[in-house]
Order: sequence, then C-alpha cells, then structure tokens
Amino acid sequence: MYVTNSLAVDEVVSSFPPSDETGPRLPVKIREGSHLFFEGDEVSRIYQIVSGAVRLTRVLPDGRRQVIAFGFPGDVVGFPHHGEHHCDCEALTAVEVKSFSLPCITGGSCSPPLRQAFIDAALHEIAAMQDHFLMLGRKSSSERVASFLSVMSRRVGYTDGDMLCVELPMSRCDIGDFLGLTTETVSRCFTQLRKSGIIALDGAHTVLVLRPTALKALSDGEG
Amino acid sequence: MYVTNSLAVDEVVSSFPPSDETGPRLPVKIREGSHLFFEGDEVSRIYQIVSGAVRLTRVLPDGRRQVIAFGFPGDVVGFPHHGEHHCDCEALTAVEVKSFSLPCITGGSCSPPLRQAFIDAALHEIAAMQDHFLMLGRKSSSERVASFLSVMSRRVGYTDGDMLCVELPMSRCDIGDFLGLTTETVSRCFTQLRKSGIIALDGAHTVLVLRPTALKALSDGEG
DNA sequence: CGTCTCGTTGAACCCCATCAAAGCCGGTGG
DNA sequence: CCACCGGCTTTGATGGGGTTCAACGAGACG
Repeated sequence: MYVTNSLAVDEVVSSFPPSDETGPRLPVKIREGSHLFFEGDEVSRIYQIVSGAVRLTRVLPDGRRQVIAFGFPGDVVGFPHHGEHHCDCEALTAVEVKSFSLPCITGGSCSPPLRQAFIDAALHEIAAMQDHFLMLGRKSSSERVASFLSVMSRRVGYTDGDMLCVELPMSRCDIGDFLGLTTETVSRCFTQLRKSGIIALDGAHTVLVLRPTALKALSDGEG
Repeated sequence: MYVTNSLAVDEVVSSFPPSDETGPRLPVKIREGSHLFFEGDEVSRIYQIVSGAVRLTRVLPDGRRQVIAFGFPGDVVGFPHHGEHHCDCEALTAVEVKSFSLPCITGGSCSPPLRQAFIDAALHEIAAMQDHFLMLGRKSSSERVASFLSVMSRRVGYTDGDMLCVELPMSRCDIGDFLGLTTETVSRCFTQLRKSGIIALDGAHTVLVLRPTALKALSDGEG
C-alpha cells in the first residue's frame, strides 16, 4: 500500500485465481514479527496477502531505513529483480498469504488468468509508486500524515456505529520511515490533527476519523 | 531512469524484440518539446526509447510538480493503469521510440519473448522505483545530487579522452523536481561539487566527472 | 542591442530533525 | 495485586538544512 491520490474502489488488486497448479492451495500462516523474505533471497514465489499486514523495508549501508510499502489484504508482494528479493518483508501482525510459483508465471506455463493477474498487479504497483513519489518529493509533513491516514481509512477503515475507524498495525517509527519523516514529527502531526478535531485516538494504534473530508482536504494541501 | 543503488551493467533493459506484429517496425521520431502522451490518455501502445531523452511528470492539484523519471535509450515508458496513462511524457530532446501494441501484449496474443521482455521491464521498473524511494525519503540534498550525477554518468556518460562526460538534457528545475529539491538547492549543490573539485562544468548542461569515486562516496553519505 | 529564459548567488526565514526528558502502557515477576 | 521495567509515544527546546524571496549574471534568439 502506498500513499496514492487515485485510490479507487478497485484499489484492492483483484484476487489471483484461487488455485495455483504448482503451489499450495491453502493460505500459509505467518507469525507476527517473522519474515516472509529478506533482501537478497532468491525469489521462488510471490505472495498475495489474505489477512493481516506486512511491512516492506530497505536500508542504506549506513543504517538509514525506508519503509517501501505496507501490504494489506489483496496486496501482492515479492516482485523479483534479477531473481532476487529486493527488500525485506516482515509480518506486522499474524498474516495469511497465498503464494504462487514465479517461474511458472514468468515462464508462461501458468494459466492465462493467473498471468494476467500478475501483470495487472505489477502495473498497479507501478502506478501506486508513482503517486507515492509525488508525496515523498513534494508534500509537507502534515500533508503526508493526512494523506497516509486518508488512504489507510479508505483502504482498511471500518465503521463502528457511525464512526470511521482505522487500526494501525505499525509503529510511529514505521510510519515515519514510510513517509520520510521522523517518529517525533509523525507524532506531532497526529497531535495536531487531534487538536483540530479531525481525528481522535483510542490508544496509539486506533484512529477515529471524525472529519474525513477535512482530512482529505489537508492531504491535498488545502490547509 | 531512477536514482538507484543497484545499477548494474544490465541497467539498460534488454531490447524488446525488434518487430511487433501489429505495430510499426521502424522507430518513430518525436520533436523536442512535444509530448509522447498525457496523463489520462488511453493507453494503446508502450514505448521503448531508442535515442534521445524524455521526462515523465505528474502534478498535484495546486501545481506542485514531481518528475517521476527520465527516460533514456533502452528505457520503457508508458506502463498503463486501468487503461490510461498515469503521467505526462515530454521529449527533452529529439527522440526516437519503438512502440508496441499493449492489448497485444497483455492480451497474450503477442510472441512469448515480447511478453517476457514486457514483464522484465515492469519488474525492473518496480525495483528501480524502490531504490528511488530510499533516496527521496532519506537522503540529504547533496547526497541526492551526487547520486543523480553518479547514476547519470554510468547511464549516459561517455569518455572524451580520459575525461568522463555527461550531457544533461534537462533543466536544473527538472532535476529539482526529480530529486524533491528546489532549483536553487540543486544549483548550490552543483557549485559545491565544482568547488570541491569532484566535477567541472562546461556550460550548464555538460558535466565533467573528475573524481567518480568521490562522487559515488558522497552519494552513499560518506561525505 | 534588447529581451527572455535559465542558472547562480545572497540573505532571511521556517519547517523539520535532533537531542532530551517525561508519560504511558503492557508485561513480568515478586 | 502491585511494583518494577522496557519499549513506544508524546512533548519540549534548540539548531540546521533547505526553502523562499530577491537580485544579478549568462547565453540564446530575434
């Protein structure tokens, strides 16, 4: 999941075909905190998140970290580069994934619908990353946090009564590393949104979006 | 082209198969300043740059601009999203492109090598964009400019005698919008590199890289 | 030669990072 | 049950890197 403007109802990549001729038919379960793969690992399979959330990260030689993306149900992770994984993937919660044999897909021996779904997922990834560029390159800290919460609320938000709620499975530090900010700045932006009555917090990881329209406006720089 | 750490000899995406059963076999010529496509255009074909350079841009509603990427010979541009182009593409110089029918590729009716080349190009794009994230999110202005010049020199640099030269077809403003900086900051970083004897300028658009290793070191934060 | 665009340089400001400390919460063990 | 501990979050104070505003310089072109 990236911070993208063009988030539509079809944000969630349509499910891959349910069965993969050379892979397990049942979702695999992953424990919270364990890794689905590491940077440099040989890529044999790609994954579609069924439930839970994952975090994709890359690090600079000196230790600076960038969270590339978060993966939520429907998202596809593990796109290879020269046959290797290009980032680490860690489970933020307990996670279920479906996996698909990559040689089977890129080799062309898989079913046409599966190959089509793979191509769609890759193209969707490219478009979403382009939107995310815009945010990293050009938005202020408060716009970034507002964008993030706005996207999260549409992506994994739920209504409790007439309240729009979002569970954030990641830490403030993860959010900072995703948005190109520090933990402290993210926290301050949360506080600011809370004080202006746009969101409320129920613990650090549950956000109640009180004024979704105002949040969206802020995320576009109309603040 | 993105600012990426893992730039290898195979950076240039291997050429697509030379003939496309439903497309023109000869490269198409584009004038400097003209557009290959606009955001929102229906995607019918994708393009591989043969010669020249293009610029891919997106803009926020309020006019802030982000240069998504530059396209140089070998690069593939025009990946669709829901059948539409997702950014503008303008020729920075006179450009030659080969074009390929997209329905033909994604529909599966094209030759297997062409489809494979398309998938490879998309996966390469994803990996390169991930590297670029790291730069946009975590690098300082001087690291960004050094990274940019380092990548450019390896990507489109040439040797004149024993001198490593790079022609920059884009403006300082384009570079700034690519790196998430202002024109002034880019200019100051160029000056700084020049004063420290790492590069020299022959006009604003020709860079002589005097100390490639130092440039690379700076780009990794060892400055 | 005049004009226009682009690039460079300077000065002041401001946003965000950095450093520091206190608050909060869940977990553990007595 | 409660005290203690450690990690995460929040808040405060300060400083710096990059933006902003402004002016000047350098080519390109008519």
